[in-house]
Amino acid sequence: MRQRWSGRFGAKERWLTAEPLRTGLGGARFTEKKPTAIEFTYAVVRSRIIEGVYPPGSKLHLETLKSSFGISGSTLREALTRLMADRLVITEGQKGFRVTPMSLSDLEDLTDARIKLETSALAESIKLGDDAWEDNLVTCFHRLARAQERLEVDPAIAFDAWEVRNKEFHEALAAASPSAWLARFRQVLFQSSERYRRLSGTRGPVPFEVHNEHEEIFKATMARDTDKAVSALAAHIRRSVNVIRAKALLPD
Amino acid sequence: MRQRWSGRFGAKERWLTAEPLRTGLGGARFTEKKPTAIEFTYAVVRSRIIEGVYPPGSKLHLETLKSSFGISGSTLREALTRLMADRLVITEGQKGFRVTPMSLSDLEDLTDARIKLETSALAESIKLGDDAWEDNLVTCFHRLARAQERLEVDPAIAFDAWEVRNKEFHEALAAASPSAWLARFRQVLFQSSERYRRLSGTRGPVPFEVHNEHEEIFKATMARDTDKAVSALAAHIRRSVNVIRAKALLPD
DNA sequence: TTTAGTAATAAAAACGATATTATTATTGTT
DNA sequence: AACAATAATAATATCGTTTTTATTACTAAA
Repeated sequence: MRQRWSGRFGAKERWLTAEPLRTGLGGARFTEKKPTAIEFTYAVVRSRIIEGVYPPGSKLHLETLKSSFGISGSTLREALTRLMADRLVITEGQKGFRVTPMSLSDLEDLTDARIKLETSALAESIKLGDDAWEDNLVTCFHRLARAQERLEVDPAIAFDAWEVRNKEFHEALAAASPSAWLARFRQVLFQSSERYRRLSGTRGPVPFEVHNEHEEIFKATMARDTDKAVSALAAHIRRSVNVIRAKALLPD
Repeated sequence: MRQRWSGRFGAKERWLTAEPLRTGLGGARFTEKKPTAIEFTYAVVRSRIIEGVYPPGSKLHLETLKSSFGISGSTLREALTRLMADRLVITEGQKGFRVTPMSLSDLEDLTDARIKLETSALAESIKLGDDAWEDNLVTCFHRLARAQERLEVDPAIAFDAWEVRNKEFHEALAAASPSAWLARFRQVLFQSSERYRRLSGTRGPVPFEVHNEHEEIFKATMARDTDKAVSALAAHIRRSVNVIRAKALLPD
């Protein structure tokens, strides 16, 4: 009998992923399904691209990845094709797959686009957000603040947790915006900008300005002061570009 | 010797596509490459979804499509996966592929998103556009006007040409906006909105308001009157929703 | 020494077949 | 008759291999 996928992963690869593993949760309910090999590979490769394990512009060598993941060509190709939707992978006929390159000009473009969509969503949220939205925002801000504190105690361990809280906070700001299309675009942009952020910060303690900026955005939003909240958010997003430009980490 | 893809298509399927066929152009230059089977299948399925040949929400039955296109499973799956990037196809683990459903609420969301991105790009174009941008816009408007006239003479034949000119005109309006990210999002939105447009118009002569609206947008843009151009464009995009809602063609 | 052409190699794209999962039909039980 | 459990069927996901294309290495002519 031939070996199949289900039996082969596990110990070898599974724990490397940044995604939740969806293993049983105390037998409470079985709503979660086992991911397909494609879904699993997609998730792992995605986080490796974001973390820079597969560097920008580098070739995604099919043979190598195939044996590394222990999967077949078509499965791998489909996982990589899905990453095209996130703009993390590009392809050209008969030339295979590459990690989407990074550049200063792309970062600037990306940042402008993010500012446009995030501020617009925030303004809408302030206008439309109900109590539940507000409650969630309070929760997310509080969690982020706590993650921030822990980061100062032990940067190495707490960094990934902070990243998650940061993402949740920014999602919470926009959450009352009703557009599913724009939410999807924001998600794509956020994911891509995460690649750039990792480039600069590299898992250290987050500079103190960041917390101040978050606090300013949070307070203005709670006070329903749209102009102030929007400009604070825009400044916050824009500042990250300057950090990276200052460090001269990128071509272009 | 086994039959392969290259030999099998051609007469049977190739002419059905809406994409340029990239066959030799008089031997002048050979910059154009033959598309891969995946690229070809992707293009054909995409246009069939937009045209409604594969209806919204319907299942994309792999076996049927495989034999219809004469390609293998993995090739087909990859083509369909690429369509996920365009949000024209959705998938859920172990449940196969479906055409993305359509609904009135989605149309409204889509329309709001389009208005945001298209008007923002137009405003930027008016601010930044150079002579070349202006020239191209004049050309595109003229071609659209000509297509419009021909449409009144022979709707059946001229409709597809009009669609192309319409798309080009709208692209030309936004063309001086520098953001590649937002351009990509606009393209995705335009494509999806095309599905809805086909639903209403159905290849007849385009209502006379449409030409008036185009002319108003064009004139205001050429006069660099941002406010007027933007509001005319917004009204133009929004009107299509009302047409469809009036016809009650959709669920939700 | 470069350049052009050709052979050898490596890699990607595509195929056909198998294993796995979901769905439908069937049967037996209360 | 309705329900649950199971068998049969259909469809999807995955595999291993072959064909096609691109890239590199090599050779010979200018």
